[in-house]
Amino acid sequence: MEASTTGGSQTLLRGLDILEAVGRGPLLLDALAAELGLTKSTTHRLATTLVERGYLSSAPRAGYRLGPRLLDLGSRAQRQIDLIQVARPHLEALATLSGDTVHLGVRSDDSALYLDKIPGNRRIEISSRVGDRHALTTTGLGKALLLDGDARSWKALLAAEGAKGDRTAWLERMRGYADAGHAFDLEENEDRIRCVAAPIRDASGAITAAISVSSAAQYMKDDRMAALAADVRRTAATIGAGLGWHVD
Amino acid sequence: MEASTTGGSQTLLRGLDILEAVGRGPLLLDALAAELGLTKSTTHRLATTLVERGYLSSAPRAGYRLGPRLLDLGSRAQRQIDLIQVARPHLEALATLSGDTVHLGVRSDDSALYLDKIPGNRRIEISSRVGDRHALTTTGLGKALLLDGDARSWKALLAAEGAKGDRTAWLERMRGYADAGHAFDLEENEDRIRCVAAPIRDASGAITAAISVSSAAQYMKDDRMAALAADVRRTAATIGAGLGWHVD
DNA sequence: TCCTCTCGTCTCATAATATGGGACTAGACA
DNA sequence: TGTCTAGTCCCATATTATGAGACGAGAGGA
Repeated sequence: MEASTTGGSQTLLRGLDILEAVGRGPLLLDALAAELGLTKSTTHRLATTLVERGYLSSAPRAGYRLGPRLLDLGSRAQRQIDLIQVARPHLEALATLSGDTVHLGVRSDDSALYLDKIPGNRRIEISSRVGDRHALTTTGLGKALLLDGDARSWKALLAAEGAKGDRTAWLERMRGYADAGHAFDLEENEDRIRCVAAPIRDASGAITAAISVSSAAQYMKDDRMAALAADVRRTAATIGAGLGWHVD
Repeated sequence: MEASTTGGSQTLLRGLDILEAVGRGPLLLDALAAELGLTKSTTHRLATTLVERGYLSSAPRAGYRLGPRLLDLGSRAQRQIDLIQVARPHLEALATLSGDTVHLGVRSDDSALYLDKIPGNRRIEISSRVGDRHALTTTGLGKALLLDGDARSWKALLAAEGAKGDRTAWLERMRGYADAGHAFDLEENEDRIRCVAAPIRDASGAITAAISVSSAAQYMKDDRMAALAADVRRTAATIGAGLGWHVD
């Protein structure tokens, strides 16, 4: 077995070897086996698995070539990398403009995963960090991620998160947020902390991420939240445009 | 074990499942395991293997995300698909212009692999086909693929292919071809068949493929070959431009 | 038309690897 | 300092992957 620091998975490594060998140029089965030091049947089995999942294509006597799934994953990888890079300058601008803490996050399972954070310039710090997972139904950013959902899925999440408080009022506010294109956290997630958030859409129009501005309640009176909402929606739309989103 | 028509490799399938799950959005280890119905240790082992090879990235508490290797393979996949698509209309035009058979090929191991073929309009057919592998040192297309090599690598190939004939003369002709940017087959590969070929360069300037025009010797007198060489070089350059190549 | 060759497909006894329970470690927070 | 979350690692055992090589398909030459 090939030496590896963690005793990695030999079969998976061989599959990846096949992808990289074919990445250097199309290959027939015997040539691929020879290049990787594998037998023909092992190579055939692994290559067939990769063809079935779309990572390779093959044609009689034309051998193996890279397949469409790699185009898809390549562009998804580009987008995952892009999101943070594209967003960062806009988040910094918004933090400067607002003076408050700005977050970028995505939905991961049934929580909000924080990918980036720009601190504000106030003495009060928001105690979040990159890598945190937070509730969807109580954080502003979490609610922004849910805006394209419907009442049924929202109710399911409320139940799953064991949310306290008046669910009817919560649903009513969510409908308003969905109409407005932004979401608020009115000290629901954390005492004395309020938040304005908006979703980021990708080229297909789907919500792919969200941003938020959080601060102590004393800096987040109702009229300031309304004003900030426009800034946050605009920043989210600018980031979305950088990812290929268009308002039509 | 998951049902599969060919009993595909479960471990490789699980690795691909991980890539696709992460392709839908960054995930922490436990979430990834739960989504795929795997145990934490199995998921960890497979994910670590993918991280080590660059297919995934990970950061403490930020979970797993798609890695740079997928950008690389995604663009290689794009190029492999592009080459045939970009080249086809140009090959057709050249076949119409010349009336002769046109081939597109790449180097695969130590042979020329034919990827596309456009028949000419003459009664005489060239008996090649897509998927064929041919010698590098005797076919025009093969020699075009070698033009950036040096005398030492050419001699090694001559020895490996057990080439007949005057090697000193062959090397002298190759130097001339390298200077001219095209290559000829003067009935070396097949009696009575002559060929004019030129290399296609990619965005990095490297030879990535080659094209050739082949015909019966009676249609390929020395003066016509010289005239055709310009057309073939121009077509190869146009295809290369479509792949991002620039003459600087 | 038949024989030969190349390339890919498939089986299954056996060898070898992958699995997963769960203890452990690191880092962060109250 | 204690608790919690997330990731790391071990190893007895279960399970999968392996690979030798027979076979089939398709193409070309005599």
